[in-house]
Amino acid sequence: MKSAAKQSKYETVLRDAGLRITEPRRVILEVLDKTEGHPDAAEIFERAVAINGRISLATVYRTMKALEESGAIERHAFAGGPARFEQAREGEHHDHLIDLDTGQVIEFANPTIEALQEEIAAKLGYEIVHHRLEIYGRKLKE
Amino acid sequence: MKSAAKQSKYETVLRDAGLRITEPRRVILEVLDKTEGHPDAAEIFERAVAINGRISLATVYRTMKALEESGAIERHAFAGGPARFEQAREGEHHDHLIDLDTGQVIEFANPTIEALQEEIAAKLGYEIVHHRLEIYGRKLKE
DNA sequence: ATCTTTGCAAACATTTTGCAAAGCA
DNA sequence: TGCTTTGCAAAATGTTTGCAAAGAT
Repeated sequence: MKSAAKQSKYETVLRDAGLRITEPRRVILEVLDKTEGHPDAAEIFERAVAINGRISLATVYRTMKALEESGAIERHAFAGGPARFEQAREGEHHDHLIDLDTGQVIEFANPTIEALQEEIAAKLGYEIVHHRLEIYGRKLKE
Repeated sequence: MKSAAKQSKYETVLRDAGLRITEPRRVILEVLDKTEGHPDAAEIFERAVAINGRISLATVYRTMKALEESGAIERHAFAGGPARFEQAREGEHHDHLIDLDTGQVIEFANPTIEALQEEIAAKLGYEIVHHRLEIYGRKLKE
């Protein structure tokens, strides 16, 4: 046999999302994968350009939208700033605590809160599509 | 005695906020007071102009910022849209359920969730400055 | 061959700002 | 009077879009 082309994990993500496999998209996914935290479009763009100078900011936005629609990434709109993105991790939903002084984003999960939300929504006659819980705070002096 | 000038409740709000009492601000507060729901800056501006045609959008934004800083109003940044405002009501914090089909905003309160958040923040070494919980959902068919 | 995706620049939407004139205390 | 606030227009953000060229299947 001739050999099956090696498929990077980024290609798999794109294929699963029903998107064509292109250089810009592969690079953007690589950036997303290798970036800690919750980068915004400008940060993703900057890193992508460092890998391949031909990528445009518009493509970053278009790719983020496509990946978001396919569920591969999540978009967060934290207060007072550009949208930030992160890779979707299946199952474990989590929320965010944003350090008001540093902008640092800390993730946390709490099943009880999740359950309470379901209850609240049901009581109001709604089914939850998604939700967000953000805590904005300051570090306690120890 | 000469008579104490009658003070509208809007003047009181402004005085408490340490702001000068001006026509534009009085009108904006009146709009906020008389508007149901969570208007955005453009809506507030539109209604304010109907009362006094000389008010500008910039003044709406500046007033909202000042009132927010003084705690008289709250600013919400729901996903994908302009900031929306509402009068602050003391004590009873509440959260929002946003109807994805109609944009309608439903308020709810849940003390248990509030308490859990305090716990989470404390465990992470933070004190909460504010938070937001938004549920985005669709009406269940009955 | 056909449909998708890209880069670029221009368009958009929301919010902020510089400045001189007007308003308030 | 002296500091604050306003309106206006311009600028600043963050994001989207039209279009012709390039790329993927």
